[in-house]
Amino acid sequence: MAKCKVSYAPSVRRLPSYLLIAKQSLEHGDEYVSGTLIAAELNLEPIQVRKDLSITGIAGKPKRGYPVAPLIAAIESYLNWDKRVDAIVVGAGNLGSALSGFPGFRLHGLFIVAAFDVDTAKAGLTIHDTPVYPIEELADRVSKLGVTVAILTVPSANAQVVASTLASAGITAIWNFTNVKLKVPEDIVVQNEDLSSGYAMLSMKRRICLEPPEGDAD
Amino acid sequence: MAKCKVSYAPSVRRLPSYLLIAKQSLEHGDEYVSGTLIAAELNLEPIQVRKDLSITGIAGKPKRGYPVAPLIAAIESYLNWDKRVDAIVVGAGNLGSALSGFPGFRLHGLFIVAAFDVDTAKAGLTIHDTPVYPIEELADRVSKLGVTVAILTVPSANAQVVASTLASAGITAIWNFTNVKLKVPEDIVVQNEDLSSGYAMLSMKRRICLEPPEGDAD
DNA sequence: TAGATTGTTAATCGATTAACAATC
DNA sequence: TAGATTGTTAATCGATTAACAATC
Repeated sequence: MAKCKVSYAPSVRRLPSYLLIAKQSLEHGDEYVSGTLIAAELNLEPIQVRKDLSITGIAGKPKRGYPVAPLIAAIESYLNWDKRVDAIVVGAGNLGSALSGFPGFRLHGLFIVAAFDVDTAKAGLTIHDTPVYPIEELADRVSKLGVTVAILTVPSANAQVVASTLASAGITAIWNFTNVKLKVPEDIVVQNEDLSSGYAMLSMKRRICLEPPEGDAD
Repeated sequence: MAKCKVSYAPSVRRLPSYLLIAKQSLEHGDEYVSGTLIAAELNLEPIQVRKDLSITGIAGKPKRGYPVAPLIAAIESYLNWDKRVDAIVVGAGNLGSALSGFPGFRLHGLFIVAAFDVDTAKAGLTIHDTPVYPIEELADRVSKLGVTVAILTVPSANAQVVASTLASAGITAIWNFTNVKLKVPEDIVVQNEDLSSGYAMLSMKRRICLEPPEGDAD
């Protein structure tokens, strides 16, 4: 994978939640939303919200906060979420289906235009308005559709093989929901979505943050 | 939520991938696995792997590495993954189904013992060997089963209401797959699994790490 | 023995937080 | 005006990385 670091990664990860609140403010008819309010909503420090937002270039007004519409525009522009991006889902199991139908993606400009599965019985089906094709057609359809983003939700055992297929098919970005560390060419970016990491954090929070109740045997 | 910080959070998040490699080494019949090898496998620096592993208390042998079986035991013990933990899934849609059937969880001691859904048509069904019940039965069944962990995969609109129900039902840990910042009592821990954060990172990597090919219009 | 690897201590780097002037 | 909020600069904190002695 491309050796390349995203600057301000922690801030980037928090921007989507700021965006959500800004959109709620818009919905609510507010003209401004303050960093203080966003922070309160998210249990963060106001200074952190301001620092984070500063990377998008948005300018706030003392006493009022940030103008809602420009704030939304600034975050979406910074994340490139103001341009439509087409993607395919590879592995049309439950997780693939869930992601295909996830309503939030379209709001971020992400359109799932096709799904692929080894199970030929699934070919011809439609999941959440997305057509499912046999995986043999992947290369052809990817080049025809001009898609460059793939969401990988196949079983771990097949992850590397499929990733290599994706690479030769012209995919340049893989959102990897498997626990396999993919070996891909230098000119492809991979974002690993590691469920185990999240579960490790939950486990530690349980251990550390919860007073052990007497007779904790579960 | 409980105001409480997990120490060495970045290290904790990496431990599961070390565990996976250790298990593969075990499978492979190796007696030792070195930090150097683990690092190479994961594209990390060896020093980082050693630092991370040190928090589990495992002791390595110069020239050999870490003894595989004790390494696995040390990580699992540190994460509390060596004891069975029962959990429920709330929201038996595609994502809930996917998580219910995720094979990795059992390996980490996590057993999904019941699922709940507002859709009464789903009651009586079984998803991946997990029985589905109407959500009205949640409180009763949770107390009867003695479960304290819940995986929340309901639509955003219902997330807060359901979280409150979980809190009063005796759930003390919520793995939250919605994008709602839940307001729960002090004695409950929440782990947010934020898909948007991951997508923000993928978007930034695309922007920054990929040379913009001429005519990038997708 | 020679050399690879661990584990510790120190240095660097980056992220978070604090302080505070500017401003609407 | 008074006061809340922004935005900048500096200080703190924690994570990563470097250096290197210990050791098998």
